[in-house]
Amino acid sequence: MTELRSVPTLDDVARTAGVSTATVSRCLNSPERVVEQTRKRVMSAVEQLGYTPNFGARAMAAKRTFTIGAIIPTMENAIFARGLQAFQEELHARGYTLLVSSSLYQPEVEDEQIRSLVARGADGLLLIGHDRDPSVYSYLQSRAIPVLSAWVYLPESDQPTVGFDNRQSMRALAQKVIDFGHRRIGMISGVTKGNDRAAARLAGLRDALAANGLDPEAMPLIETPYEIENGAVALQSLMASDDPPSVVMCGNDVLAVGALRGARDMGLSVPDDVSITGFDDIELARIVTPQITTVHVPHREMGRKAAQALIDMVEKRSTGASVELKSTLQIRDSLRDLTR
Amino acid sequence: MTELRSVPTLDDVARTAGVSTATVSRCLNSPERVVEQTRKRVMSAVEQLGYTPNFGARAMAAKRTFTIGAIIPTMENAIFARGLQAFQEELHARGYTLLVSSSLYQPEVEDEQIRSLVARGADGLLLIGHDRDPSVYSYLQSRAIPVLSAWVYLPESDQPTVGFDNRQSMRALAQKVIDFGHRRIGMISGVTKGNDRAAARLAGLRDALAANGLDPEAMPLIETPYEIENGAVALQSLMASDDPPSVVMCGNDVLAVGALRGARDMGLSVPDDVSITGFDDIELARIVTPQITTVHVPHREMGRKAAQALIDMVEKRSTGASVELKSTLQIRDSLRDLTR
DNA sequence: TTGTAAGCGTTATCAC
DNA sequence: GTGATAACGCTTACAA
Repeated sequence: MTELRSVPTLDDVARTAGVSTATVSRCLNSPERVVEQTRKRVMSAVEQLGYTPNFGARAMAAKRTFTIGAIIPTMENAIFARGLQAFQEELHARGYTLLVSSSLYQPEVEDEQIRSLVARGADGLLLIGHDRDPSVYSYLQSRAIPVLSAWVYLPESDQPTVGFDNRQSMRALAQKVIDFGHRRIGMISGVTKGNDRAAARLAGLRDALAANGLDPEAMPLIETPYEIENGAVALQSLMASDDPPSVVMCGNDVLAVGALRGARDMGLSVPDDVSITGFDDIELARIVTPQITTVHVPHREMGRKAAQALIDMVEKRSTGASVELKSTLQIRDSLRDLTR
Repeated sequence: MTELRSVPTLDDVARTAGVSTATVSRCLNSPERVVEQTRKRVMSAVEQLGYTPNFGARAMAAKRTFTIGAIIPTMENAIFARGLQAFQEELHARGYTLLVSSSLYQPEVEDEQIRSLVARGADGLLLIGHDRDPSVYSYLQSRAIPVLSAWVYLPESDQPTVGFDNRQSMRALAQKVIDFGHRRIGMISGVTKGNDRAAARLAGLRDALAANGLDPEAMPLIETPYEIENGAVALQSLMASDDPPSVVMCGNDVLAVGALRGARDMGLSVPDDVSITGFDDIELARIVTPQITTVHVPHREMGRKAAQALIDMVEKRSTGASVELKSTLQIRDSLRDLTR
């Protein structure tokens, strides 16, 4: 039958073990400071009562939660999934718990969630990208909560970052595209407002154009949220021009996969009629046909390193140094080499 | 420069507003019980100090957190993303916050996370599927924490469920496959141990075989974790047989997409050489070529309904009734009709 | 309408 | 090694 006796507390454990609450607390937090025999007695009382420490009370007394908060722009697509998984694994291995929420790419939502995570006692925070209102950083600083920005590498920033150089990476890919003989280049970018990664990728492409004597201003460009459907629509709009591009470079793989479908639906062949490139190298990029040329990002390594760096900050072993990871080009069938 | 005064508390707000802590608390929780003038004074003090209530303290005092916990098997692929997103939106609309963690399909990990969410004061829990150790349910019952199982519909269960009939759904798809003239049917199933959805889908296929005079025992079957790569490997193994199946039915779309790639890598054409079906109807199923025949699951509706049902339980408006949602067949190009 | 004060379940600082 | 006991920040009777 339903036993509905109330939830056991430290007190209950102490009473049934015949010790003080202090001793029970010690058994749980620093067992070595308690004699074997007492510890056994206490532990069996814990077992018997099914005791679980109350998190809120613990946080309040210890001013420490072993909780790390992370806010990612979206969970809907796989962009952050792999990195976050690695982040969480590393945290877990070091005795921390991860709390995740998603901001839907909206700064106000992110703000709210930062406050919520802080109120919940997060010992440290992982944020994606670095471009946000300075008040966010000063708020966190006033509470002495370490923050780490990931998915970007900005050594000159006040805050530590763990990631790669989005601008340089896109520039490298664009250079390859140009080397392959493409001159009419179009871009489908993510929304750059409030998204420094998207902005950096766009800038990187422009860098490459300028460096090769092409006019960055003349490049056909569509900005649209990272959704497959949007990629499809954008591609069709770019290709409807009188002088359509020979290659469409996308701000990420999600848009690229959409662009691929858009081309297919339009009866265009990829890469014969138009080449398509992506960014991120998520699984999707290898699943579609043709496979998508993209920038490979070391997601798992980034997640792991971010966890290490953040914990070091939380545990005051460091004040936060930035870590740079290297991206690499993944040339696949969706990009045609016009030079041969 | 860096202001590092300590975090403001209710006390601070009370002091600067010149009222008692009780009044501040009231302003925050039931503003109508405080006179306009006082409220204004208090709110401006809140603003000025940048006060945020401490969650732990609040939970401890109020025994209520407006937090719902959810544990899903994985975040790595999109199976649960859409439903969870809707779940979270509905919670948010009703003033609740969602805490998510993933169990990696491991019951022990799930156990640990349930306890962690409970310790954090979750007012209610959403779990995926229903098949777990009874001690889990009795633990939750002893603490009077409402649980809801989603992604399944089991009216006869002790616990409320919100979902669809996995077995019947797969049976319906299999019947369609058989109607299309397929007799040599192979299956790539998810791991059925500890996963009632996977087990039900397998059972549904067997039901259909038996109902049509085919031998369920003779069906080539591979069980493997839900990963794209595994689907590819499994398909190649099934197709390497002397008498390969004319259709491979997969436990979900992730496996199906993998199977598709496996076939392609093997030089087989889908659906001419072999048909492939999936389950769930995630975005992926429409992106690959050919598009995958699958069972459409109303993810968003399921998430929304689950949130409503769970909140009703938490707020004691109901003791938990199960809700059935209907799945539908999505016949697409990956399934060949052999009858014409 | 507002204030007082008793918890809520821990941890940590002292003594013993 | 172990036990009192004072925080920790908030909510909520109960009083005023």
